[in-house]
Amino acid sequence: MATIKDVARVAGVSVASVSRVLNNGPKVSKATIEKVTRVMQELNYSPNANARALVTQKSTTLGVVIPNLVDPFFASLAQGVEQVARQKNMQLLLSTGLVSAETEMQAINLLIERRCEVMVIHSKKLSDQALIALANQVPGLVLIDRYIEAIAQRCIWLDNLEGGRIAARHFLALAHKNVACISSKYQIDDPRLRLQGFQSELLSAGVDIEPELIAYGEPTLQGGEIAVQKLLASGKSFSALFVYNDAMAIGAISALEDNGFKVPSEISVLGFDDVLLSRYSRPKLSTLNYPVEEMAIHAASIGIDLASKQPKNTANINCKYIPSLVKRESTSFNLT
Amino acid sequence: MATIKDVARVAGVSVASVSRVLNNGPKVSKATIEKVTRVMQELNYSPNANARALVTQKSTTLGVVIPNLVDPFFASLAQGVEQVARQKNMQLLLSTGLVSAETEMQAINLLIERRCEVMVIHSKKLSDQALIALANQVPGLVLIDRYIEAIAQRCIWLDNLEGGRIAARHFLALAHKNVACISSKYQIDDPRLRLQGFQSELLSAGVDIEPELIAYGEPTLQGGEIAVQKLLASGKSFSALFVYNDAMAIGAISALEDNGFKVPSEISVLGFDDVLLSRYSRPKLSTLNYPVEEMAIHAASIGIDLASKQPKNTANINCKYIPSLVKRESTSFNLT
DNA sequence: TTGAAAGCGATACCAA
DNA sequence: TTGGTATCGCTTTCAA
Repeated sequence: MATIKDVARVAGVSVASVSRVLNNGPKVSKATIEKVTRVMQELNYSPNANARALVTQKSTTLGVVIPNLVDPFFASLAQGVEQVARQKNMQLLLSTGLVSAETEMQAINLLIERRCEVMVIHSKKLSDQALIALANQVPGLVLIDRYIEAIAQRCIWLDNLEGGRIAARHFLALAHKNVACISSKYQIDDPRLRLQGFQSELLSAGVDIEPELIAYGEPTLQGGEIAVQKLLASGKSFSALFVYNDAMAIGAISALEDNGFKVPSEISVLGFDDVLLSRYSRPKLSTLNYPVEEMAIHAASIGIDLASKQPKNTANINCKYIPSLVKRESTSFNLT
Repeated sequence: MATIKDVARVAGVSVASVSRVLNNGPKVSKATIEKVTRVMQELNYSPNANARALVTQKSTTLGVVIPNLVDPFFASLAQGVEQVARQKNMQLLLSTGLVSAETEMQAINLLIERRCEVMVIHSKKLSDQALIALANQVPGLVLIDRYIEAIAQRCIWLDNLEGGRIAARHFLALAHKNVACISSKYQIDDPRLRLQGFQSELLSAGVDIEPELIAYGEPTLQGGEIAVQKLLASGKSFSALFVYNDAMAIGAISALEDNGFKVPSEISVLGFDDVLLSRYSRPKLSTLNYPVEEMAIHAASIGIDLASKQPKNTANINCKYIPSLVKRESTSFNLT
């Protein structure tokens, strides 16, 4: 592959001149520009981004660390970041398949080795402490879907507690008293807070959830199916079901109908996230909107700003998002 | 950020020695290893991947070019590649948002600038000619979901024509004679071949599709909804509908039911791709399985092999995949 | 407006 | 087993 030296030699100029036309540098004669440009095409020259990154000490790479791509929630997240990357002429370096604190750390370390200056991280396994250390090391690191007090201005997060409360209020408004819940088996903040907000708001209205009516499962379609089976196996009846996320909710509805329960006439089901799919499931899923793509765009923008020499937004940026209720068909007034 | 020189200086050894312990090089004393390792931790040293790539002339990057991430089909594709990347200790460089031949070319050029040696490309806009030129330039470039004769051994593709035939045979076996079809408005090979195989197989059984019963739309959930409306607006009736992909099919079902048609008792709907979602839609979607993740893994593996010094599989690798019918609930015997 | 040369951070060859 | 050093491809002063 042709190098800058080849171009310089063939064009009969110095590498400095080639570099100048490459970077639209100042003070290059039109003649040189034309000559060099022609030779670059002749030789099919492509500048080496690694060499460039090395000498300029800056990467045009935007790192993203997420658990997987198959979950549409994370796909939207990645898509949001990609959008910003494209706009800023940067490229996405993507890591998925994270299962433990070690793999998360490893993924981030690889980004650091690449000297990636801005990164959008979705980490659930790493400790606050580890993340804080990382954030101090990498100015352009932004956490999404996680809140850590010490680096609050680097966290873009959703108020899950309030989300749970909103769900509870919705059920109360629909006169539901026998309420069940499906949460994630991974007891990280999100499911915990959603459940906590949900329970506390119900409780303050005098509604209690029986322990047998809280099931845990893998946060996937299949996980939702299995969790519903556990709920049904308890023998307790319920008229409303709040589910950790849309995927589980749709799995849950699927299993409920397979067991002869009508949604929403017999059981109302409320999801969380508002992934595209929820608009097209049958019945259309009532859910809480999680503006993840918008948040991802926000996160990437902040990261880029923070990584630049003079960051503008140091303080008082609003990093907290509140989910909003999207009422569709899977929830209805309790007639029992 | 600490460099190899800093480590060498503090540890009181040469950079060569540091490099050796970094790469588990041969002939390093245990004492040196320990000393250097300790200093590396002290200084929080992280080797610069760009410098490494420059001097070794090889990147540990696996490039992926796809239209978007939100479509679960492409998400699965990316996930498959990522899986191989992880296993081979490589990282994903991802480009999405492709809308034209220019943007596709640009995305690939950026990968070339990064000296990315293996790339899995999903291109629909670039010409055969352009892709062939690129393939000759980049030994590790593999095309997925596209077939080009001249570089057949670099293409991993699905037999869409046969897919269309399988769909037709399924409808014929279910005694459907009034058949409609929704295709993609982007008349690239995939929809064209699917439709062609579908029509020709029906025709050879004496079944013709009325022109008004072929609609085109955006290959998305919304696109499917809108296309169905066009079909219904034609006033012609039909008992079976073959749809370009699952997303459109689910949108189509949604719109059919909104218009009072029962699926499958009144209208059978058959999708294409078998994305995860199709198992959880209501009714569960009958579709044709497109083993995209498996194909992506295959593509990435071939790319890595091709990019290596002595590729093993030069010829007679099977690059053609055949879709298989997955009968679920959205298709049934015609009783009209 | 142009060129010479230093240097970015690593690897790897050749001597010692 | 170690160290010195040329080198990868480029950018960026500093002089000319």
